[in-house]
Amino acid sequence: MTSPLASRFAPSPTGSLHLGNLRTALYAWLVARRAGGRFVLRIEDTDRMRSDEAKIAELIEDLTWLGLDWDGGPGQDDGTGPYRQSERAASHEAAFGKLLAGGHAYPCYCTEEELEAERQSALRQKRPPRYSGRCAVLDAAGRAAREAEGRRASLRFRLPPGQRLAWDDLVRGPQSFRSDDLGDFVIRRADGSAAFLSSNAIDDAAMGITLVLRGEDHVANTPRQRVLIEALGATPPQYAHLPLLVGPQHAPLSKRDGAMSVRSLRERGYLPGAVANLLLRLGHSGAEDGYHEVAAMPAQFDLKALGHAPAHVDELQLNHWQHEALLRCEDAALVDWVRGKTPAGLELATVATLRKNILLKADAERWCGRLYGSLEDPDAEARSVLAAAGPAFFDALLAAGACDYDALVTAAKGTGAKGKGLFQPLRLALTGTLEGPELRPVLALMPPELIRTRFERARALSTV
RNA sequence: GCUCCCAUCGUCUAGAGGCCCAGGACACAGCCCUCUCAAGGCUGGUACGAGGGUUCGAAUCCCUCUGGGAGCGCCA
Repeated sequence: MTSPLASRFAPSPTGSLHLGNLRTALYAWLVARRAGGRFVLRIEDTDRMRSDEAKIAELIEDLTWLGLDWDGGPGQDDGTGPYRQSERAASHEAAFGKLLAGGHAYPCYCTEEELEAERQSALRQKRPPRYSGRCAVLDAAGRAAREAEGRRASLRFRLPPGQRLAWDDLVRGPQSFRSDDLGDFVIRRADGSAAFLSSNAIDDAAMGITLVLRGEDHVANTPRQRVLIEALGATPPQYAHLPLLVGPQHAPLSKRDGAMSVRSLRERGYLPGAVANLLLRLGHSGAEDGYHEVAAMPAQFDLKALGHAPAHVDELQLNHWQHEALLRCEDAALVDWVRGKTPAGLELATVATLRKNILLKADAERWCGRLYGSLEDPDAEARSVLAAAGPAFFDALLAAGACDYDALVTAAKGTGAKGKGLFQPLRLALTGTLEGPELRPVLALMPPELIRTRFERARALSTV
C-alpha cells in the first residue's frame, strides 16, 4: 500500500535556515502529514561544492527542533535514498545519457565569457537576456572543431520551440510559459557536475515525489523541470509555489537578515511552538484561532488557504505566540535559560516562578540578577515609593525575624501599611522593580541574607 | 530593459456583486478583577492604495497609474 502523496524539503546546506526556508519546510511537512503521505528531506549538497558536515547537522537540528520528522532523509531510510544529492551523481549521469540519446540534450561549447557578452548585448538591445541556442544547431563537424580547440562542453536541454508550457499550480492556479521565452538551459556543467535545475528535478522524479512545495522564486524553473522530467519518460509532480516572506522594511527576507535566522531565534529563547504558530499564519488562513501544538497542526493546514501576496514577518506576533508557548511548555524546557545563574538546585523552581513574567532568555537572565545578584540603581519613581514608605516600614520588616511571605506581610501591616502602600515598597525593596511574579514564590527563592540586605538598602534609600 | 505575480486596520488575514458605513487574531487605549505585571472579562479606535469605467448596486468585475514581490545564470 503506497501513500498517495509524497512531498519533500530540499535545502542546500549553505548558510543557515531563515524563517522563509523553515516555513517552506513546515508547510511541506504539514501537507504530507495531513494526507498521511511521505515526507522526504533531501540535502542538496552538489558534488562540486561538497558541503560541510557542520552545516548539514545544523540544518537537521533546526528542523528537528521545530518538530518535523521525515520518512526518508538523513538517519531515516524509506528506500528512495541516498538523501544527499552529492551521492546521487550516478543517477544524474544516467538521466543525462538518456536525454542525449533521445535528442533532448546537446553539448554547448560557449564559454562563460561568451555567454556573459551575449547577455550584456541582449540587455543593451532591451531584449531579455537568454541563451541564443547557437550550439543547438551544431553538426558533428562543428562539434569536432570546437573540441579540437580544447573547449569543454556543458550539456543543455533542448526546449521544444513554439510551445506553451502549462501546469496547474496548487497555489497560484493555471500557469503558462512560452518555451521560446525560456531558452535552453544547462543541465550539466562543463566540469561534469549536475546543475540545480536538472539534479533537483531528476531527484524528485526518482524519489517518487508527487508534490513540490517551494518558494515562488522557483515558478519559472517549473516549466523547464516539467519538460525535463517528461523527456525522461516520467510524470512530473504537482507544484505549489509559496509567496515569499518579507521583513521589517518590506524588504525580502534574506539570509543576511540575521535576526530572522532560525539560529538566532533559538539563541534568543524563542520556542519551537511559537515559531511554528507564527509560520502557520504567515500567508495562510486555514488555521483556527488560538495556539496549536505542532503535532496538531496538520489538521489546521490547507493548501487552498494560502494567499498570493508576500507576507510580512512581525516580531510582535512572534512574541504573542512565544507568550502562548511559554504558558504551555514544561519548566524543564526552560532551565537552560537560568543554568548557572541561580543557586544550585533552584533552576526549576526559578523557572516555574518566572515563566509567566518573561518572554525570552534575556528576561530570565535579568530576573536571576534581581533574585540572586545585585540591583540596579533605583529610578525617580522607585525612590519616591521607598521614601513614601519611610524607614519605619523597613525597620519593621527587618525586625520580623523570618523571611517568608506571611511573616513579612504581617510585620508590614503592623506599621499601618496596606494595599499598594504595602506591596509596592515591599516588591521594590526586594526586586528593584514594580512589576514581576507574585511575591510569595519570589521570597521563597531568595536567600534570607540577601533579603535582609535588600531591606537594609531600601531603608537607607527611604531616608533620602 | 522584458516577463510574471500581488495590493483590505500598524501586522497576519476573512471577504469569490447586494448578508460589509467590512469580520477575526495580534498590537494599542479605557474599564473590571488583582499586592504589581501577566492571565481572564468587558468596551473602544483604526483598513478596502489612487483614478477611471461596467452595474440598479463593487472591497469584490474591467482599464490605467502607483506601490510591493519574483524571474530573465555553467547560483541554488
